[in-house]
Amino acid sequence: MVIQRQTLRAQIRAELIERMNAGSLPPGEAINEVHLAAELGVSRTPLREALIALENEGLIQSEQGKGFRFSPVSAKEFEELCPVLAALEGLALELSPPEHLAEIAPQLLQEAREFSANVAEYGVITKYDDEWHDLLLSGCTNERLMDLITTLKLALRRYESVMVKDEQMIERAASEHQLIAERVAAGDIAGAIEALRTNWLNGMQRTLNNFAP
Amino acid sequence: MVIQRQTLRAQIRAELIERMNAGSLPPGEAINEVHLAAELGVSRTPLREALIALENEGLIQSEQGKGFRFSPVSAKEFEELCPVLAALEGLALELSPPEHLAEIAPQLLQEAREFSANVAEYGVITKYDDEWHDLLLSGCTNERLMDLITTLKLALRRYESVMVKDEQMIERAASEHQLIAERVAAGDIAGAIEALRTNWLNGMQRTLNNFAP
DNA sequence: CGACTGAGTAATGTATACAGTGGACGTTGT
DNA sequence: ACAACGTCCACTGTATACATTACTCAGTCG
Repeated sequence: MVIQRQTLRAQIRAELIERMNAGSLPPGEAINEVHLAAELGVSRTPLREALIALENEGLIQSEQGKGFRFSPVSAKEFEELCPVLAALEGLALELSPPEHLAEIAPQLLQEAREFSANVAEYGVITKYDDEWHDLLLSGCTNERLMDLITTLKLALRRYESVMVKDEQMIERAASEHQLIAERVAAGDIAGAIEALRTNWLNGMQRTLNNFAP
Repeated sequence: MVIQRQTLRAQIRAELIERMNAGSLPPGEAINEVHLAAELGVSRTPLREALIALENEGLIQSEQGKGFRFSPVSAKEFEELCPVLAALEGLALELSPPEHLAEIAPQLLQEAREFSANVAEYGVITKYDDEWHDLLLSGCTNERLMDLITTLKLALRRYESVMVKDEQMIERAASEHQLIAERVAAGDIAGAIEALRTNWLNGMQRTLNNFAP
């Protein structure tokens, strides 16, 4: 085992992401650096560095002289992110070696089926969904692309609390996963990509329906 | 006229980008914060903040305890970036309102034709190319997407000195632009997207041929 | 009564100071 | 001769101090 150290700014960044996902840091709220630094038990320097890093990922915004604020969530941003992720995941799938896809296809199918069975526990669903997508794209060696996808998903995660309202929604997602997996298994990559895009855009629409009821 | 102020970190970021594009900051080179800060006439604090911002854009890398270094250029990174940009620009084109595309089509065509005529001045070509692509995507209102494209192009710009070696290359690019413009003019968006992707991938291939001769 | 002004305050933006780490180099022991 | 160890120096990572800016809220003038 290797004891791995991390810089404070990395730890702070992780902690802030954690808290944002947990919902304890309300979107749109202004950030008081002194207070937040004190609360985290660090000085302002690494905190500011973490904030700047998060700003580039779109989770935080800043304005000259007025400091930082947590990015507000909006239907607009959500509608912007989804098509981009659909395109990028589609590309990642396209760039994956077909032989690798053939290899993981059975597992994809199996997990897609398990998905609809194990929707009992609330909060597990999104993790499940993430892992399934990760597996789907595990063959893509384009690091830059995978980094981008990771970053954008981070921004999307803030919408999850809104997202996971409806069980019907989950079942539909599961069936879509199954469709994608089946096409991958059949070697129909183009079809799988299209199904993947549909999955994203359907998911977006479902969420938007919950957003402003 | 509005006098606009900028934070030091923003100015430093801009200056570093400028210098990287000018080639005065060799890729792969380690960064000495004290020296660079002194050279820029600022303290380490805003410099580090700028470096962290650039790190998230892929222009700079960092390692725990060893500080920052300018990202080395590599055929691998170049090959990773191009398909991503092809996909994202394709998406941006897809998301553009057809009526706007119809409106700018004549200008696109005209500039594509002028392009092949005005290849005389060295160094103007890439600017020309950039502006043409900007015009092509000017109808896309997905800010997030446009930001992404801008950021990725920043990373690509470092490869330009390698890129612009061959005049034949430019002529081919011009003819491809013309093809894209013609399809836009004809209302064939899907065809234009495909031509755009081809343009990117051809450009990549041409550059790679120059990269390791 | 309303709008402008100005001091005061709290926060951000920047500089400097301190602490801890990595690497170079010399030393020592075999 | 060479490997292992220890010391030292330069540099990064973090904390603190300073400067500057933006907001607040009386107070004053029209």
